[in-house]
Amino acid sequence: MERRWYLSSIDIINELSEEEKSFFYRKSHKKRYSKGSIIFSPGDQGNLIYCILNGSVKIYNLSGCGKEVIYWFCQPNDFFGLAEVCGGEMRTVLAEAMEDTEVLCINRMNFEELISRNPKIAIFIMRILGSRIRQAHETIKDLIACDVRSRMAQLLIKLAQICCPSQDKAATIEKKLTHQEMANMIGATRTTVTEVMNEFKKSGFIEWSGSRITILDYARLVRLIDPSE
Amino acid sequence: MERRWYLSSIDIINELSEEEKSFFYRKSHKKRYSKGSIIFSPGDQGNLIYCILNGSVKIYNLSGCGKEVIYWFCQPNDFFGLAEVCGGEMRTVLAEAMEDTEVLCINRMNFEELISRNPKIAIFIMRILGSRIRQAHETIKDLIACDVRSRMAQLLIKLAQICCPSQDKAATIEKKLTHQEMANMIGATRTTVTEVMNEFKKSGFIEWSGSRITILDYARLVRLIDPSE
DNA sequence: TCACTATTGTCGTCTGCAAAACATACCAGA
DNA sequence: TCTGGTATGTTTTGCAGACGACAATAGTGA
Repeated sequence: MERRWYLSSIDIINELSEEEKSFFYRKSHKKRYSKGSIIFSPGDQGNLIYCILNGSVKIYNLSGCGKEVIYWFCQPNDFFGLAEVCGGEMRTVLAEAMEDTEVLCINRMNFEELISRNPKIAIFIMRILGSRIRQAHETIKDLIACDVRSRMAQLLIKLAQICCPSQDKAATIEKKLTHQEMANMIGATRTTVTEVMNEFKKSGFIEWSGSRITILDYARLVRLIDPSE
Repeated sequence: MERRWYLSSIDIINELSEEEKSFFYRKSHKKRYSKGSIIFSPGDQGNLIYCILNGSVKIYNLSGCGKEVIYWFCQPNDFFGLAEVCGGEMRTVLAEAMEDTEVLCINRMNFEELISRNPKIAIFIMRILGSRIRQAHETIKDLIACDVRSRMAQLLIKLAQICCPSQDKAATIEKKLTHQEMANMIGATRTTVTEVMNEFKKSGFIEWSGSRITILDYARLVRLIDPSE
């Protein structure tokens, strides 16, 4: 479990030569989305790749009966919208700004030109896509094999890895997520999340105040995940 | 929902120029696996990409408590093992030959050379990876939002799309899958699958004999998926 | 400051499906 | 032809967690 939960993507831009970098910045343009606005939704043509400058973006979907299923959310320097662009396929998910957000976007044509100029970029993108596949597989496994308590513990650990401002051990999650949103990430109901969170607090695993959750006993939280391991 | 459930990959090879094609065949080598043998498993270094010549391969994982979670299975001309190769990361899933199987494999170095020779390949690979991500997302959504009956209906429809020898409407599934395996694909128990299958038969949705399942009433099966849609 | 809305806390009740335990049917090899 | 292993059919019981309902807070904008 030592591998990073997700692959940040700022590296890509640093991988470019000066000339390519200037090509990238010349060909990309900035967009601004206010909190709650939809960046794309199912059925849209997938022609743009986005890189977050600041803010954050929720990638999710709605089931037939209106239930929200959150796949992940992206932070500054993360890319999103990659999966559909290469074939120009339609979006199948929603992307929504969780707060006021600025993104840099580049269209399919320019992206493909960038790749032909520097095939290394392609390898990087494939690594990101590969890591997303692995993430998704893990999520599927957890949904099938673990109970809500385990999934909750797992979520907290993942969030700590992503949202921890300092990389120290006693991880804190600096992110305002409602219980409803957490529930939508692990496939549970809001009430169950509330219950489990309070149970974890009572057990001394975590504590919180305001928009900060602190993990007090990382080791015991890990031990909670898939107890049979 | 008209898009193909997965992207077959034979196209890639046809995309190559004669010279590149010969490079590909020169640099790849054939391997043979007998039924039930493991092609790779978690922890292995991901250095090879595989393309199935004949046979079929199950991509799955085992949860901590030994529960098998099947992500998909690959047929002739499908590629697998892509996700970890670009970064040379470790495998996180198992690949097992479901029958006697021959594969063509190419290693990371040669694969990367192939990409730099023809960046179009990269785009193709990204499309495949993108389609796998979308598949996985759909699976996650179903696990969270649908009951077992819906997931079973969905599985049958997907299988029909993949395993149907002729592409006609009254789809048949030509594939020996045990109820246990189906259960492991949709996150249910063997007994529940048996029950639902018999219920579907009684309702006239499907029938079966030997290793062939026939979908009799495609429309009503579709209507069963996420009834609120 | 107040009023209003979103979020959280806490209940019972209900149910889909897992788990366990058999009986039967099937197939493949001796 | 028997025989042991594997796959299927069926039922009984139990429970995790959904669902619904409501009270108590905490935020937020006028």
